[in-house]
Amino acid sequence: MLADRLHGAALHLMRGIRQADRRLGVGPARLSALSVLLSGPKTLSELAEAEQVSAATISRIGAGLIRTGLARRVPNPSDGRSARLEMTAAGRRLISRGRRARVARLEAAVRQLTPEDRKALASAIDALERAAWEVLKSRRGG
Amino acid sequence: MLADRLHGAALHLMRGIRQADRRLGVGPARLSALSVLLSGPKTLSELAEAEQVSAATISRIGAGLIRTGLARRVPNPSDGRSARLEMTAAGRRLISRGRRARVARLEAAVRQLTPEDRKALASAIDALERAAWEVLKSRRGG
DNA sequence: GCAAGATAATTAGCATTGCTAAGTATATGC
DNA sequence: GCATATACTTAGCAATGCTAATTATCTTGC
Repeated sequence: MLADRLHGAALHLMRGIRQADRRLGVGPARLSALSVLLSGPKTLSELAEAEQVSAATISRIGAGLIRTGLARRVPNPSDGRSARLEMTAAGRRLISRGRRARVARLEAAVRQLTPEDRKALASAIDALERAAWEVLKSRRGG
Repeated sequence: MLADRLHGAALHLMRGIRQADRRLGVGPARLSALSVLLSGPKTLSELAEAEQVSAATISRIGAGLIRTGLARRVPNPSDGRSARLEMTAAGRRLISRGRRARVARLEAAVRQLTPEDRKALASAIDALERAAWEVLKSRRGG
């Protein structure tokens, strides 16, 4: 039952958050890929692995990010086949804006909870992150 | 920060789960709408509200469910404009199958956690569900 | 009872996002 | 240096989201 309830809660969370993201004018896939670039430039292969999508899909998402000026292409001197994507200043600004909106919405929601609920959430967040990671990791087997 | 981490965890959870759902051969939107019908027949308007999508989108999702035999149309005697969607036996079987796969994956992930993590998760699940609902509810304002 | 407006759903047209399959360019291994 | 592997791109399909415009039906006001 815990598993089922986790799923439902995650679904609702994402749906509410997606509503906030919509007004950024950038689709969810691009937004998510862009946020991966926060931790530094990444090859398309690395992005595809992080986002768990096919090479074809990440290629198009990358093309979209470049076309809209949110990322740029950086050639790899040691391998002419691959190139890395790097955030532009505009990309960084957009991610900041989106993050502020998301956090504002989530914090407003968390404020509606009782202090006990907040306490329970705070002490479970580490476990929740680890659980989420386990689910993601298990993709190939399950 | 809690807000941000909640978001990241929910994102990873959903991404992992979606991989499991893929092998059902039914897209996520249809799957989610179909699961709403578990609690009984619903008008398209009710479905749109539950799924937080436009009337146009739910109309097409409903058409897909009917075309693939997962739901059927039930006329409303008191209002000729509207009709309700009702799950078929095939729809119910599909949802059961998907749910089993999802739960299996999530339970496998939860088993990887330490007992302390599991305990923390279990005692936070109520709070998490309430938080998710608050986020979803806030859609119009934020 | 009938015209005017509201409401439920559909259709058309567009963009995004996912896939697989096929193609191109570059690296690597024998 | 030729065969194979790897990184990415392109093309084509389906699903999903939107807005705008249409259709059918219901409700209101007279």
